[in-house]
Order: sequence, then structure tokens, then C-alpha cells
Amino acid sequence: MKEKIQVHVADDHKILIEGIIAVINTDDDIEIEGYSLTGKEVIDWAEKHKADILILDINMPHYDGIEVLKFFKLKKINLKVIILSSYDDVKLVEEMLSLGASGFLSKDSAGEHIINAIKAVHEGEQYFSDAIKNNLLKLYTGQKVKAGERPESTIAHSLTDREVEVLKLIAQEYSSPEIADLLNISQSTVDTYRKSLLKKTNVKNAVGLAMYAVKNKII
Amino acid sequence: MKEKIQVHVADDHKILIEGIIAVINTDDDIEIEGYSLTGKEVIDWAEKHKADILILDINMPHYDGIEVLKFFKLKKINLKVIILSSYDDVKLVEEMLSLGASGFLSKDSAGEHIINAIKAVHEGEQYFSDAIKNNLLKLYTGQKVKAGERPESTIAHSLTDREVEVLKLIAQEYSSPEIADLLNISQSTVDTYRKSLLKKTNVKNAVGLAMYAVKNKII
DNA sequence: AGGTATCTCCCCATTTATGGGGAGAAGAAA
DNA sequence: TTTCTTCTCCCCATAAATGGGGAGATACCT
Repeated sequence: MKEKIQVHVADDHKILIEGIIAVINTDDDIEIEGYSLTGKEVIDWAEKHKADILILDINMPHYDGIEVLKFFKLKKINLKVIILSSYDDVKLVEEMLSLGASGFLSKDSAGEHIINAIKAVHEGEQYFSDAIKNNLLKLYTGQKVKAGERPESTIAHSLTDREVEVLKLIAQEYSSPEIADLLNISQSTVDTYRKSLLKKTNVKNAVGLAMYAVKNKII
Repeated sequence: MKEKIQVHVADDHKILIEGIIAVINTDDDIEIEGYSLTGKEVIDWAEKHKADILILDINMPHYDGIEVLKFFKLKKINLKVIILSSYDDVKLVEEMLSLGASGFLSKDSAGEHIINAIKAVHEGEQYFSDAIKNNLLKLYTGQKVKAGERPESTIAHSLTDREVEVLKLIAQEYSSPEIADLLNISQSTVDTYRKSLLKKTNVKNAVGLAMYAVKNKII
């Protein structure tokens, strides 16, 4: 009799968590260890408890999925993570892979896929739901992306970490002085980022940047 | 032996639908009639089938919740609708009420609330989840909003036609001089609209206006 | 007739954003 | 070592956005 796979679920929507729990309970090899409703709860949980697999939503209040992954990396917390994404956050896939994520599930996918994803990831494989795979293929043209393979980065001018940080804040209605204060850098620096963001994204102004952020699911 | 309440669920996230179905199946008085994954499916369904209550997500591909409600009103389809909203789409509550919605559930709320909402709405009451009520209270200061009560329409000021026109252009990255040129009015006038838009929508800057436009499907 | 809403325009002022340039420090890569 | 990227900061200047106020014209509603 082998041990059951322990799974922890993190998502800010309780209904969704209940759905996942209901689905997982139909499988005899998997067991829910617990759940978290915010990124902060996940971080607190991860320092004291453990599970085999964490199912992690990327959009959560109080630290989003990426910040949680960064924390795990920093603290060298070893945990297999399956990202639950609302849409096709394809551009974030690369970042999340480098941060240690092992699988990507679209919320649009049926429940049975969760089971498959959990089992695959538990076996050390990587798992991508079909929606994500298709979008990845479009993006990295000519490159195959299979479970277990790691796509090379070929995005033209991707935004740097800091640029993304600034972009997020711009899209949340913060002004340059406010962003400077939040990031503890000078306003000149923030303005520099604004300029490079405008160039790289090819939009006209802050509104364009915000829309870009929405389109690319950066916020 | 009374008839069970027939419920149809519409949401683009299958997992969420499965969660709702799982929750509803725990109650003996309610029965799932079926589900839809897009607004179009809901509309097609509504013309041929029937249920007592429709649980409707506002964010869906191919016709969102509001468009679905408008369709119902147009076709005089009589159906009690409970809106499932992600966050604080409070500003849309008024519009949806006038379009015939009977209840508002936050996706953050626990499953048991769905049961309560369905039963309340089926009895002819209106139902607002706590999160929505609290946000409504903030908005309509001084007015009580209870289940079964219909809040008076006092959303400070809804946007005028011209304001919406300007808002659309702002969200499309146009500057005030450009908007003035496009609408053949002076820049002063455009600035006046910017000011009143900022006041009415209660956001900080043009980025906030653009996000408001996105959230409220104005663009 | 009086009230109200909408659309239009202006005054004032300050703060932000945009656009151009340069440049040092740190680190990674070649 | 040299090169490149990233992050950081500064100079300059102009354009745009925000915040406060007022006000006339029109139309609609009671």
C-alpha cells in the first residue's frame, strides 16, 4: 500500500478550491493536505508544513503566484508546483519555469486534467494543459514543447524584472513619485523605466502600458 | 413532495462549474439542469430550454454577462438570475439590477452561500453576498442594503454619453489634444470631461480610467 | 417658471509624463 | 579582457494631466 500524494491548493476563490477538492477526492491516490486563500497564507504554510504538490493560482491578493515562487526559490523550499492560470499567461510560463514551476493547468480545463497533472508532476514530469501548449507553440514558433522539455527563451525584447515591477505599479494607478517611494529608488530611475517600457511595448503613454499589462496578464 | 429548483450554471471555467455542481448536489431541494461555457451558449440555451434560476458569470467569452442580461430583457425571457462576480464589480450592480438580475454572489464566498442565494432568489427575494453588500455600502453611503431590499439608484452619477465617448478615447491612448481634435471640441472641454470622469469613477488618473473602461466593458 | 442635467468653454496653478541625451556600478557572458 | 545587460541616477526641455474655480447655452422635466 503506497502513500497517497499530498496536495495543497492555493487560490483566492473558495468555490474553485472546493471544486478542486471535490475532483481530487474522486481519486484514490491523491489526498488534499489543506488549502490557502492568499499568497501570504501559502508562504506561512510552506515554512511549517509540507506536501508533495502545491496547486498555485497566479492571481492572488497579498503576494501573487510569482512572488510565492520567488520566495520558495529564495528559501530553497523544495516543492512541486502546478500553476493554475486563468487565461493563457503564456509569457509568464517561461518565468515560472525558471522559478521552479513544474506544471501549468488552465482553469478552463476539465477536472480530470488536474488528476493527470498531479500524477505526472509527482512522477517528475512537467505538465502543460492543452491550451497552454498551443499558445506556447504559437509563441516559440518551430520549437517543440512537450511535457518534460524546457523551451528556450526567444521572446524578442522581453521586459526585465524591474521593468515588469514598474509596469505592474503603473497599471495600478501609481504615479512615478509613488513608485519611486514603493521601490526605494529615485524618481529619475522610475522615469527611465517608463521610457524603456514605452519603447519596448510600442505604446503611446501610461494608459497604453496599462492595457499592455492587462493583455499580457502581467497584472 | 415539491419540485426541485432547477438551476443552470454559466461560467467559462469548468472547474468552477464543477465546484458549484458539487456544492448544489449536497442540497436536496436543488437540481442542476445544465451548464454553459460561453455567453453564446447561454443565449442559445435560453431560447429552447428553461430552468428556475440561472447562475451567471459576468466575465465570459462570446457575450459577457451584461450582454446576456440585455438579451433576456429584449426577448422578454423571464428567468431569475444570480450574478457570479469575481471582485468588486460593484459599479455594475446597479446596471445589472435594472437588467433584471436578482442576486449577486462573490466567487470568494463559500459554497454554502450559493445554496442560500438560490433559495432566497427562488422565493422572490434579492440576494447579495457579504462582500458585495459591504462594497455597496461604501458606495451608497448611508443607505442600507439587505437581501430582499432594492437599493435606490443613486450611484452618484452615471456617465453621460459624451463622457463615455471621451473615456473610450482615453482608454485608446489618445491625449487630450487629440481627443479635442477628434470630437471637434476644445481641449478645455476635454479636460473638463477628464475631471468629471475622475470624480465619478473614483480613480486616480488616466490609467485608472482605462482600467475602469475595461472592467465595465466600455471599450 | 424654476429646477436640473448636459455640453461647452475659460481662468488659474501645480504636478506628472514624455523625450532626448549621458553615465557609473555590478555582474554575466564571450 | 572586453562586451553586454541590467539597474541606477542625472541633466535638459516640453507636453500633458490634474485640481480648483466659474459660466453661458440648450434642452428637458415638473
